[in-house]
Amino acid sequence: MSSLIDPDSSAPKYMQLATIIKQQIEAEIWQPRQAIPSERQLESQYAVSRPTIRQAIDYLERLGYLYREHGRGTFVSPQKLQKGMQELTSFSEDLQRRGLQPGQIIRSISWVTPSESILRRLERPSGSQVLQIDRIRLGDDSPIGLQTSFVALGAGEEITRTDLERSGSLYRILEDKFNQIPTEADETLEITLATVEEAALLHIKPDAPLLLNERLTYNQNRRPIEFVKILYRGDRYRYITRLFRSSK
Amino acid sequence: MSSLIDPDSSAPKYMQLATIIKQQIEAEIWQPRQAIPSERQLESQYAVSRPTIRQAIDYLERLGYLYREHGRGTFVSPQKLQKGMQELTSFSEDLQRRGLQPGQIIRSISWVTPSESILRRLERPSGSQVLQIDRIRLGDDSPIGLQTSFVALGAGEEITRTDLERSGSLYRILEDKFNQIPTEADETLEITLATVEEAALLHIKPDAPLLLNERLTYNQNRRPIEFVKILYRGDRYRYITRLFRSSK
DNA sequence: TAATAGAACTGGTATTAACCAGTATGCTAA
DNA sequence: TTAGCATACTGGTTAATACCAGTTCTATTA
Repeated sequence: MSSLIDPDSSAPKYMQLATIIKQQIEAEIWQPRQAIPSERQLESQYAVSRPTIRQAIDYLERLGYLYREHGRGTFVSPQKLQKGMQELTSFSEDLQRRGLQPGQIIRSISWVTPSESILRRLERPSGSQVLQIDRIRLGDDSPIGLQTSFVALGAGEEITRTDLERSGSLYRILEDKFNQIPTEADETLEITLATVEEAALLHIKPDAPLLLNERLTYNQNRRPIEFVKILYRGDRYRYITRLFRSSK
Repeated sequence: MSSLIDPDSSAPKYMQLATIIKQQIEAEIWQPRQAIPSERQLESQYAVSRPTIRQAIDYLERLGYLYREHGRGTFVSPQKLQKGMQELTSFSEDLQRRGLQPGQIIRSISWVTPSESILRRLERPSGSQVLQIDRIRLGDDSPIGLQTSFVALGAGEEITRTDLERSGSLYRILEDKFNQIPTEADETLEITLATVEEAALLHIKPDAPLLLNERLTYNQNRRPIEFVKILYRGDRYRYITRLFRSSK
């Protein structure tokens, strides 16, 4: 156990150390609320300096794996594992948690000129084109939501149906293919009633209540990259999120 | 302009510096996407070491005021100001944003033994008591939501109607009076239909769609302190949140 | 015996120093 | 003129060191 740190690795030492500690937490080497070794102990154990140790602990504290108490120690967080933004809001993840098999039908992928209000949110000039992706989201092969994404790609960039079918995740494509890393998003949720067309696609009655989820996603430089609208069947979907206090 | 750092202040230098930079951003000294002085420039300008500078910038980056680009500089984030967890999920804030006057009616405050499922979530032993607070939330004096909070207080701790009327915010009371700082929360949102009683309190018809918001809030040591259920009128409320990617 | 002072831990803040790794720019050589 | 490389910026990582500030426990003292 207790892997060591490779000083020649391309990965920063603090990240290597964070990974080691994270693995030990996940392997339940320490119980929740139990103290991990003190910063000075880790310093000699791994032969790295205290600032490096603290950088690793800072990182894991932000991820929610550890919490600190001044004068007492650093402790393993009792929370079940944290999930990142994508996982938490991911359709697939939510469904699997409820024991349903996720799926999707890609209805269309095409370049369009969306409404002015959407272009404004995407910070694109009036009249410009974005990629629109229409999908039906499935749970155990029956429809749960209608998703329409507007993706602000650069000149010459393209996402194909094959890309989407292969990876399944739009975010993964944005990261791998275009180095656009979804970092932050503003979301709203509200109730609307199903139109006749929506009702037909979702196999429900017109005027049945739907959960409308709108999200504007930003990349690592705070430029908007995607605006998405998802209409969920009110009787088959529950939205789950985790909030953090941003101060300190 | 450009206040200086008081080395004798009880506040840490990095926090003083963060405050100064934050004020300059809010005063729009720099435009969005404009670079702030480099870390080395700030070092000589404020006569503090670079690690201290970086601590201040780290902090403001986490709050969303700044973003960094390796090799290029540190830039002012174009986002409208970030709000902390309370503000974001605060009923009052959301309403004011929509031009409505927030208000509340405190229906009852009492010690109760809640259901086993709630006690389990609050990590309290079976049969123990928690403080239940029932409120009606108002917008422009008409009802918008029904809120029921279950607060896990320690022995001898108490929250009175007067406390709540004076401060308005349960979170502020928890912080000021009991040093319980809400730090993280798990939320779910789903659609339900109004019962006869709920409909009467909210001035709507039975079976009208409602947005059910459940939240479990944790303190700085990841102990659950509050479980709250809020039923919102579907036609008068929109839930707003901001998501972050937790990795790196 | 009980209260208290202090030692010995814990994490928190700050400095100095050095080097690595991306990015932009201007000069030089083809 | 232009491709490419050197350079001088930027932030990113790591170290060694010192001292401050809470917490806990023990040994001393009243």
